[in-house]
This record gives sequence, C-alpha cells and structure tokens, in this order.
Amino acid sequence: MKFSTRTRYGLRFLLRLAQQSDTSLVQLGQVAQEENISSGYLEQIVRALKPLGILYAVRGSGGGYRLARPATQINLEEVFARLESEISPVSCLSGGKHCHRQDACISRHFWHELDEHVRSFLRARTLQDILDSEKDD
Amino acid sequence: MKFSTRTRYGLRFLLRLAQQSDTSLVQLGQVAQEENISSGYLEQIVRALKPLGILYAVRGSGGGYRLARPATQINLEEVFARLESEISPVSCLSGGKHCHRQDACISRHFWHELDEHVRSFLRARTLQDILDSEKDD
DNA sequence: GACAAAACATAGTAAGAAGCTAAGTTTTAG
DNA sequence: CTAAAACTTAGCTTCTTACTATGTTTTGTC
Repeated sequence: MKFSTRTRYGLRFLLRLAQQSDTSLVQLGQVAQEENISSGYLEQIVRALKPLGILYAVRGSGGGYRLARPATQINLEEVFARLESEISPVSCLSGGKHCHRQDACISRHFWHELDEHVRSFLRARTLQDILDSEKDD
Repeated sequence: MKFSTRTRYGLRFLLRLAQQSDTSLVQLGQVAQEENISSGYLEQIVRALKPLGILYAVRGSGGGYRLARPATQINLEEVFARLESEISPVSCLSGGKHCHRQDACISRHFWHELDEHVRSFLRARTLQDILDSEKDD
C-alpha cells in the first residue's frame, strides 16, 4: 500500500512547479538540492512524467521546467499511474494480464471495488487541491 | 499500491474458513494444496493473523482452523493492517515515526486523506461482504 | 566560437523487501 | 506409539526499489 519514493518525489517536484505562480522556470537541480533528492534520480522520475504532456521544458543554459497546464487541470490519477509501477491492488486487474484463477477468484469483485475507490479519489483531485488543502491542516 | 501475496494469500485462507457454514475444521495443508500456495509460507501468514483473535485452532491430529467470530464480524482493516507491512501510503503517517519534514510537507494532508479513504473502505467491509458480493459479479 | 548550465538519456549497482524453503518442536486423536 | 496436524525459527533466493555513474545534447552568455 505504501507508495514508492518515485511517486512521492515526483509529486513533490510537480508541487514545486505548481507553487510557481508566474511563468518563470524552475530548475530540476535546485529542487533536488532543496528537497534533498539525488538529482540523477529525480531526472529519471521527471522523464517518466514527460509523456503525460503536463511538463513544459526549456533546454540549455537558463532553462528549466514549468507546468504545461494549470495546476487545476492536472489530476493525480494520471500522475500516480505513471510513477507507480502498479497502481492496482492486485495485478490481475491491470493491463492485459491474464489470471487463470479468474473464474474461481472469490475476491475479484472486492479488489476491483477497492481499485476503483482509490482511483476515483485520485481522479477527483488536482495538484491545486493539494496546495489549497494545506492551509486548513 | 499493489498488495503483497501475504495479504492476498491470507485473505484467501480466511475466505475459505468463512465459506465453511458449519463448525467443522479446515486444515491449512489442504487449503495450501488447493489454492496452490506453499504450506510453509501460508503457515507464517496464518501465524501473523493469530493475535487478532479471529482464528480458532485445534492442534493435534484431526485438528485445523475455523473462524473465532462470525464472518460478518471480521472487518478487513484489521486483517490488512496485520498482513501488509505498511498499510499507509507514506510511512510518516504510521506508527510513532517522526518525519523531520513534517512542517514543510505540503502534501501531508493529502496523504492523510488518502489513507483514511482506503482504511474506511476496508473498515466498512467484512469477510461476509466479499462472499456476498461474489454473486452479483 | 568557447564555455557553462541546463535538459535529456542509458546502463549498471547496491540495499532491502518479498517470497519462499528447510528443518524442526509440540500437541492430540486413534 | 504413531501419525497428523498446528506451531516455530532461521536462512535463502529472487525481485524491486532506489540510486550512481557517465555520458549527450541544447542554448544562453561572454
């Protein structure tokens, strides 16, 4: 049930970008340093996020990252699904994997419900929601 | 997010007991064989469940297990919390562990909500619910 | 044009957890 | 007394996670 550092670090990185109110760029190296994360490792994580199209990157000196969409338009299901190797509670629910026990599996329905329960929670929340909820904590 | 085989096997074992309508005993070895689980491994898992007081065991020849409470009285949060090494999405939420980033952690509130979301789902469901839901799958 | 700073990319490695095996001891019905 | 079951511990193997090392490309600045 515990989420990997990949997911946690990735989320922290995205939140840093989301906190940037203007359109200025944030350097990965600086985030890594301030958040005490190995920059090489963080680069791998950020790379995994790129295909989602939520990042806008500028290469070269003076470059950096910012969000490609407003933080209110980035929901957490897509982020988690990318970073977590397996978001479903049991592997027989994900991808095209075949489970030979399928018919005999009493608890399949239960696992499916749990999966949907978590996914809908994540789907209903955006990066901005996390920033907002912080205040009333 | 994926649950370990410990949790899945443990649940399967409990469901086998829950399916037993009368008070007859179920042998671990037989379950292991039928469910295709190593009996040594299943024994470890069952041992972890013992302190919960949901198992009634009879030792010696002809012995076996049955549930110590009706399946309607066994909720899944207690079971999962025992079998899964870490039920919370991030370790700073569980136990007495101290997180030095606590004040700076923007997402703590979010993680806490997700944790509660999953736990309340599990808490609201019993072994019997799984058996019942199977039918309308 | 050289240089520095940044993103981009791949392969390899170390530590830890998950999953499982082996080898017992103890209890009890027959 | 024997067999069958629960109970117990230590160790081992495999896999995943987490991270490091070593680059390459791009681009602003002097």
